[in-house]
Amino acid sequence: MSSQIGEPDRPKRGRPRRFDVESALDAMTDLFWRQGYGATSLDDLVAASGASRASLYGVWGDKDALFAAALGRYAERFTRRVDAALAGTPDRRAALARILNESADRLADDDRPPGCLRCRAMLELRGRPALDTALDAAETSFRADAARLLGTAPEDGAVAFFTAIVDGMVVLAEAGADRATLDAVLTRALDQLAPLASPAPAR
Amino acid sequence: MSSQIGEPDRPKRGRPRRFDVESALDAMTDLFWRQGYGATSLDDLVAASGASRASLYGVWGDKDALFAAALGRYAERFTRRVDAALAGTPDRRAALARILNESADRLADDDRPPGCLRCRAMLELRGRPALDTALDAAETSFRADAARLLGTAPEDGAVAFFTAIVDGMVVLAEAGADRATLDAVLTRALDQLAPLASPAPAR
DNA sequence: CTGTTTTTGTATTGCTCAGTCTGTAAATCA
DNA sequence: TGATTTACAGACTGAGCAATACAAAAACAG
Repeated sequence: MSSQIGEPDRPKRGRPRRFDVESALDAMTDLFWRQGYGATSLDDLVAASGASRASLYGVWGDKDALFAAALGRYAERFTRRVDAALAGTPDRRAALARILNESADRLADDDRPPGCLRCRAMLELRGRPALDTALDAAETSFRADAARLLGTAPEDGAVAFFTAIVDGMVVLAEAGADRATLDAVLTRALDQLAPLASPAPAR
Repeated sequence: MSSQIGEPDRPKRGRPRRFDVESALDAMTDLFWRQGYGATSLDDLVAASGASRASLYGVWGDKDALFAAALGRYAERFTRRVDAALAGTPDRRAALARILNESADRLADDDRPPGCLRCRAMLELRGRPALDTALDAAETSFRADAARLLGTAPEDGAVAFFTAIVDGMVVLAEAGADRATLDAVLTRALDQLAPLASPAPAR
């Protein structure tokens, strides 16, 4: 939205950047994902991004703005996952199952960052004025994706149920649940949601 | 468990305490519940407990130990809620519905502390060696309560599903969901769980 | 009354952190 | 070439934090 390919707002004069803005944001998103907002210092972000402290402030402003950008990036990734699931399966029911199984795989995979940046942020950062709008945007985006997956409006109760299941699996995984336990949860959730996710052609 | 009524381990000599240990812990539990671990400073705890800084260190040791005690207290409160639900309803199905509705009421009530200390701690503090055992204990206690409610073993998938629903409602509420939305979630959860929670006499 | 024991109040220490400042490097423009 | 513009690198600042130190206060024992 704000940055097109090629970054047209990049100035023509002056010393060029030593780092790539997009991949730096990706790296910092992973770091926030892994450690949370409070436990991630600016020194950590400098080390992960490859950019200097001054550069981070120059591009994003402050730590809050940086986190908001990371949260937006995180939400985009989920949107792309839902796109892929809807495009790669015969109907919504299968797409739903694929998303939930993917999520469980990721939560139980020790190599990937644990947990969920959005959930963690929701519990850690609600009430901070500088971040509330970013949290709202992430939630709206997530609900819209869920609604596309289920074939309902974002306000539908099924979307809330789906959200609760995903977020519940996140906390469960953090509490130590293994893949089989997560499977017990998502199986029951699919029992409940499958009748609603009508097998109409995906988009 | 550790402290009987009357506190028999209280020394006879020396200056008496100016504050009550139990009610101080209650106050600090509420504060941690409201603000989380990281956002609660020792000055906050001093103000909330009525005890001095030195006294808190004298009784509990350090901030980690203090939080562990608060988390234990929090878990005990839930156990008592389950006891009351099982004792005050004709069968497990009704007790289950009562617990979920109570939880939704609390999550949507602006007067009570928001969210859930256990969930928040699980996402914020996993990996801290000094607190991992306290987190495990809280999780075990919660799962045992859920199992009593459902009439199954704590390892049963239904317990995991119940846990995911409760934790999911917590995140949902933090994201801004109203009581009606939470109701849509718990209604579907009860649909799924009611057949399992056999109407056998509650303990 | 004197000594002992425990709690209290407050000052202090040492550390981490977000954000800023200053000088330098690397590019373009004239 | 020299001026201008932008980015880099690292030192610095001021605030907030957990934890400790230490002396005064308040009880009891003899």
